[in-house]
Amino acid sequence: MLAKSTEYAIRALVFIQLQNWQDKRTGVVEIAKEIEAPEAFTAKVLQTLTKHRIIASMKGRGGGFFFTETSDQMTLFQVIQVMEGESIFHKCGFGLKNCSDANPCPMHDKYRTIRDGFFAIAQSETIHSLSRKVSEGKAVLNRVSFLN
Amino acid sequence: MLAKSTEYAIRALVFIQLQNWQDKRTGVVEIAKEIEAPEAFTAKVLQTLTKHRIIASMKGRGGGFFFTETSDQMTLFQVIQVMEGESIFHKCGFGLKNCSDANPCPMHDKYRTIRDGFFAIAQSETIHSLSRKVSEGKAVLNRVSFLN
DNA sequence: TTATAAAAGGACAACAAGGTCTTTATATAA
DNA sequence: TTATATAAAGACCTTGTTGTCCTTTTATAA
Repeated sequence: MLAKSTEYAIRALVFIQLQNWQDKRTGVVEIAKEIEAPEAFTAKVLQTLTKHRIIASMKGRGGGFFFTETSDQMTLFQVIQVMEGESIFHKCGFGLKNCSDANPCPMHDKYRTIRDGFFAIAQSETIHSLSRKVSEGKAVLNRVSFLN
Repeated sequence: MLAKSTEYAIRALVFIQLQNWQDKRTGVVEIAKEIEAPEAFTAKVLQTLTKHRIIASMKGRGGGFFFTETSDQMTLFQVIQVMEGESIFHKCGFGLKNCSDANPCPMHDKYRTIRDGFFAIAQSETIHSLSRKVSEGKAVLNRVSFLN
């Protein structure tokens, strides 16, 4: 469903949020390790997120990535949009160029339900809401839940 | 969601079904044109489908692709499985290796609903059911509905 | 003011998916 | 039995995504 780079982005953002809640600023090395993604590639992903103001960054000693007031409450939709565009929310499941309610492909109705459902998730869930689940021990960010 | 090759496969199969219902056997050239896919690539897709007995084929003059009794009533799931495997129905939306009900990622519950919904469609819809919609004029296979 | 620790940026390598082309095998019709 | 129409097969090319590496910029601490 989502591109790998988008998955990395979301996982990274949740981790950054968790760190921020503990008044920590975190860098690529630590982030990549935590989300189990290649370091250099994670750096690229974070660069993209920073360029699009999903997060902010600081260079130099003690630098790293963090949320600002304006970048707070980012929805999944916004992140997905920045990472891979939003064609995923519009595309016909059958692959037709001009599929619509008026000119439907044979899967149109059922597939639209699924696609719209995914869109609803993307709109309602935020980095905040996901992070909260993790900090409450209701979900995990990587392999295993380390309740500490 | 689905790979392009899978989309081509499903569209091709529906067209083949429609042709079969008219007691016609159809070949790559016509199929590719109808489903608006590159000819050589469509040939590869059909080769895969034939190899996995989703359809049968005949070489030589008057040859082409067609359904047999045993290959009738193919579900979308079976087609998807042959074309791209079924990881799409199991994969975690967050990208976690070990995401499960017991060890859920922060999107687990909601994403699973979507994924399971898609699985239900794939299991319940068949090449038959899709083709019927087209032949009844309720859906189209390509750009526009040509009711003839 | 210099050394160091970080992100930013650019070039490119590896791999997968999508797509093309040419040759071979096989069935049918003339 | 020969010409033709078709699918099968294999080699290859193209593009997009994922991933790496090296250099540059910038902030901080000593």
